[in-house]
Amino acid sequence: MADAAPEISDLEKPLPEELLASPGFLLARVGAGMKMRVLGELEEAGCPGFQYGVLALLREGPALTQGRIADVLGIDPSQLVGELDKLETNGLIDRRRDPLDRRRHMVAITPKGEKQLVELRTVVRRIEDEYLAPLDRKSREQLHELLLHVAQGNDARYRRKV
Amino acid sequence: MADAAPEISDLEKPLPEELLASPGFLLARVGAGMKMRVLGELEEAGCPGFQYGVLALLREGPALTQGRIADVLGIDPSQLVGELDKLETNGLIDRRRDPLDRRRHMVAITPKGEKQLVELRTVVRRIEDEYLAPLDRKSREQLHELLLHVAQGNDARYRRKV
DNA sequence: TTGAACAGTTCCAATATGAAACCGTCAAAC
DNA sequence: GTTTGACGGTTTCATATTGGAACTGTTCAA
Repeated sequence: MADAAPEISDLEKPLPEELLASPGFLLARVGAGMKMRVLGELEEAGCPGFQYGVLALLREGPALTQGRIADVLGIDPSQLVGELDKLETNGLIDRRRDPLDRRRHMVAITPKGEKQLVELRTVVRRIEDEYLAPLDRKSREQLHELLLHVAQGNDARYRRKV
Repeated sequence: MADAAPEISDLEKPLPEELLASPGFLLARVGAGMKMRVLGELEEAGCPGFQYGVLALLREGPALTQGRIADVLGIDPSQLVGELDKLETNGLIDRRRDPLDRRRHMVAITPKGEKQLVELRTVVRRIEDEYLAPLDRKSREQLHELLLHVAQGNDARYRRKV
């Protein structure tokens, strides 16, 4: 709708120059936009929210405790419980008590979970592609590099494995 | 605390490589980090949340209607009401009925509001500097350029005034 | 003059968030 | 061996956010 005239008048009112000139503002807005898109589509793909993060994390190593997962992903432990419940009942993860310390739950990804992860990966990649479409390949790599640099400077969790 | 040994063991467990390799994930996380920091400090500076955005917007032109403000800033009109109330009682904006269309409220920034805006600007700048400290000047400009490009490709509001 | 649409406001219900209490388990001290 | 404090995980609850729906006053077209 409203494909009529390419006027600058109404809907095209731009954001204030001060905000456009602020890298912080852009970072926050663009990041939020990306997040919204990804979360929305993941939801539709049957994997609400950050369960993708959990699977991606578990995929890369042996079983982890819930506390560790919460720490690494930076989410509230009490929030994690419910999500792991869902993942478990869907057979995507395996949660069992650690026999060495029966307080702990060791969480691991299942083969079914790995399959699902492949699914989700393609979804995420597609959205990234769409969202970053304004940039060519080289620019995307640059952006990625810069973001990683900023992230690593502000939070040790972004440092790569040694 | 825990400045003891530079081990990679416990707390330094990094995020999964899959997520670190995803520009979308980094974008979302880094953006959220920046936002949190800025909002937190603005709050402390006595200007809760996005009131800074409202002031910055009003600073750049003559009075706007509330609907326009909500559109440009991308927030819910019903949410805007309360914030404008606060800004008004603090004397930072001037809200009066448009005599030509008495449904509308024309909102403008006051001299006091402009003063406050200068204050807030320095706060925001400081945090941006801190957060982007890992990047040198040239890299920051690059980042800004790239973000703007992405933003403009996804939302017309990011286009600069003509 | 009437009725539909609109700007702004208020109200409310659904949701997300995280803090605090709780349970079973472990480990150190006695 | 028992007790005490800490810890991992879970549950509960109180709180803030959010956006939708209804309401008021106003405009515009029929």
